[in-house]
Amino acid sequence: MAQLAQIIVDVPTMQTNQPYTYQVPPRLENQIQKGMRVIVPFGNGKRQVQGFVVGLDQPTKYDGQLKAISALMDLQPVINDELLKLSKWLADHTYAFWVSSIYTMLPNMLKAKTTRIVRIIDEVDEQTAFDIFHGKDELDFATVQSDPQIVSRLLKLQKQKKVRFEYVVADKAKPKTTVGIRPQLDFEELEEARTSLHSNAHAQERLLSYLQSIIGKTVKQTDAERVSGLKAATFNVGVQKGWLAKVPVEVYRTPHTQEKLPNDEHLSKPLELNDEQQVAVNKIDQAIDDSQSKVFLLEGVTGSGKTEVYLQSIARALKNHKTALMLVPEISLTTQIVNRVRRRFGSKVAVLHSGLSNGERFDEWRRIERGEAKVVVGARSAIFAPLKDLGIIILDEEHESSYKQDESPRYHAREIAKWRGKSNSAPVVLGSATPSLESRARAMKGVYQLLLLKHRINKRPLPPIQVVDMRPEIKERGESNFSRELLAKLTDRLVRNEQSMLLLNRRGFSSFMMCRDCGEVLKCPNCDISLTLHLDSHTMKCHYCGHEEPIPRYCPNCGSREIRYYGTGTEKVEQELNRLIPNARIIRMDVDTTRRKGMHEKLLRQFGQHQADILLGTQMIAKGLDFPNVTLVGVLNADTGLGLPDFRSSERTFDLLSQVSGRAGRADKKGEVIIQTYNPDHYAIRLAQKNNYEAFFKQEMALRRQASYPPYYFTIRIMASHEDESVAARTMTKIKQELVENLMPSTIILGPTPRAIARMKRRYYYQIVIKYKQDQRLHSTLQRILQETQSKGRADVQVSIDPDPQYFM
DNA sequence: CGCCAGATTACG
DNA sequence: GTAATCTGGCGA
Repeated sequence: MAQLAQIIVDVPTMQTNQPYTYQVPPRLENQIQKGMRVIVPFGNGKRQVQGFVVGLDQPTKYDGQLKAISALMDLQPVINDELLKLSKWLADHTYAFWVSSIYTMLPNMLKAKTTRIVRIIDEVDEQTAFDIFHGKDELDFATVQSDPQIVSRLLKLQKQKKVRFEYVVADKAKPKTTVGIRPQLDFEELEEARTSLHSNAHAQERLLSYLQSIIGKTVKQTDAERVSGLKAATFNVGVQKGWLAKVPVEVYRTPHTQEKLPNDEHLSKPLELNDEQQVAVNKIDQAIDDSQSKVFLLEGVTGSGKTEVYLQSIARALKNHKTALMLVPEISLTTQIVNRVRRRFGSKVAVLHSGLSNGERFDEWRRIERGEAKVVVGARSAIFAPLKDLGIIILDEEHESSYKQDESPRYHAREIAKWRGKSNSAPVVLGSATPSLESRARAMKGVYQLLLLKHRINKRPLPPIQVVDMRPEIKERGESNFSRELLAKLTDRLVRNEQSMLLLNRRGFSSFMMCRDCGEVLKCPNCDISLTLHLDSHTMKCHYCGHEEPIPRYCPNCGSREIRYYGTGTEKVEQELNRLIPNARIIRMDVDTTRRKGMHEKLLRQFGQHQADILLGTQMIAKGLDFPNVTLVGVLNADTGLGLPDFRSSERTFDLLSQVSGRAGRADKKGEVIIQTYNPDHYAIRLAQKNNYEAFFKQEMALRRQASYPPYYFTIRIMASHEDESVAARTMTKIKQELVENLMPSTIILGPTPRAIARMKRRYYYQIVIKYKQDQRLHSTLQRILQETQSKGRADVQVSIDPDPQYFM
């Protein structure tokens, strides 16, 4: 009885989203393992695809003819049992394909590239041979795929059996190698060679004694040259005489962050903890020692020393011969935090972030996978790092929405962290100055354990925050992004040779209406959510319930004509600033100026070296940056975020403002913060000004409860898109009907409504939002809806489900 | 009747 | 995702 293997093939569709059974040919029987990549035939033709072994020798109900695995792509599994199990769980919970889940856990290089080649197997007419094949007997199909005429000619030739389609599955995963030196003789033989040398062959003699010192080992030639002080030519003589061989040795593509760190005694050793930190560390250490998969919420204001708590907990895990995983938002993955971890734990640290090339990422991944790296610091996807025996998982800035992936599989790193914590019996630490309402609510219920750091380490008070009301400003001075207050302070800093940071809140770019006299934002009468301007239909629409009304000319609150849609760009602000303060040197940071790799770091370095007086940027400058010479932080438009049709808009505004105020006056100089707004009385702004998270939490929770939003309800978003708007709309109406028929009455179904950007990439988008507390049949109903809408190639409607959307736009 | 394009189905 | 198969419409 031949051995069987269950394979997930790399064909991401609903209908192939299940293991297929293959025979294992005898030659592969003692090599194959779960978690390896394989090449298998799939389909009627000669098609070959990559797949993953997800099971061996499981019984199959399939009684057709089984095909055999063509080849193994790996000598070792690329995905271990824990992650394989997680990939299945992830696929189920995010309504994603299993194979897509597996790929998100692996470096890109492990995704094989399949190429299709068209080969001539019989005489074809000269015209074709010349036009299409250019005189050769084969052709890469990808180069002609977009030309329907050529494609149909090729298909015709295929029917006549004059050409054949062939598949090549090419592994991209290639370790980088360099030249290595390996002795080919044993000690005595080398000694013998030495005695028979010419007496003035000093270099060769030195080479022989060097080789004697590395018997049985392979050394990189560059290292060998350095250690022995010999030249490359001498090694070549050694090869000719058969003393040594040159063999390839694998080297890691070390990311540029690996440069030598200044040796800072102070930072490489654990710092002394204050009482609150000590309590937190003790509690976490206890959980590490007892292998408890508890979740801690470490809530601490800016500068309260959360990072030191993380570092000492990591040290504890390492001491217990475990590993540690620390996630930080991509944007703050700049040198500061990473360097601190590397100073403390040295070469045990691997870093994973989006700035790595595929090769570098692959190599860091292999260092982790081989157990050479024990501590991993990285952004969202690092949560899948193949560390074994995790002792602790840390999510810094746990409230950050970048921990949620907004494409399939739509996972939240926080949920994955909890899964892996359970699976490894390891504690999870969620850290933040402004925890997400979800996490904080769980801490209040005792699901998480709350650890509070109330005091700043340096005992320095947070900088004073001044809120400037922009409404009278605009009335008296006309359109401007700068209040007199802010201008005066900026000029003052220039005189004192200190630096300033200006933040332009880009979220909610120009799509909502606000009154410049009273700050009123046009809201939906049913949902209490801002209406979105749709220029195509010249109406204001609610994304949640579909309510629609004409664009107002007068403010419905105060009757003013000064009602406008709102929004501005960094470039425009920079121009205005140049005009207002001509001698200020400005660095602008936004998507445009930081698109090129390394520009982000470069601009920050320049600012750090005081090559500019003002750093002007979007959200990206708000996080984790410490510039001792910055004494003024200005937020140009605190309330744009508030206009968004999103129940989390207040929370995000509060987070952002809190974050920003921590940026001023970090060192000895006193800092201050100015917040410009049209809504000076909004609770998110008022409470951020007072640094009062507690009050914000209470007030926001009350609103969420009243409107049935998280954390009181869970949300799910269903999206459907089609080239034809009516098809998308009709599909959604049908889905809605099915939901109403199957879900519990307590479950709230909103929509379908067109999305804010109703048409994207020539497709129309509609969405339904579901709010529920618990609903037994929800998961199976959604699963069935996906099956029905995707299986029957239903006229190209694309339906996707987000189990925990962070944005509703 | 045969051919073609578009829809449908199956992939182990 | 791809390719073979099915279906129905239309021209010969």
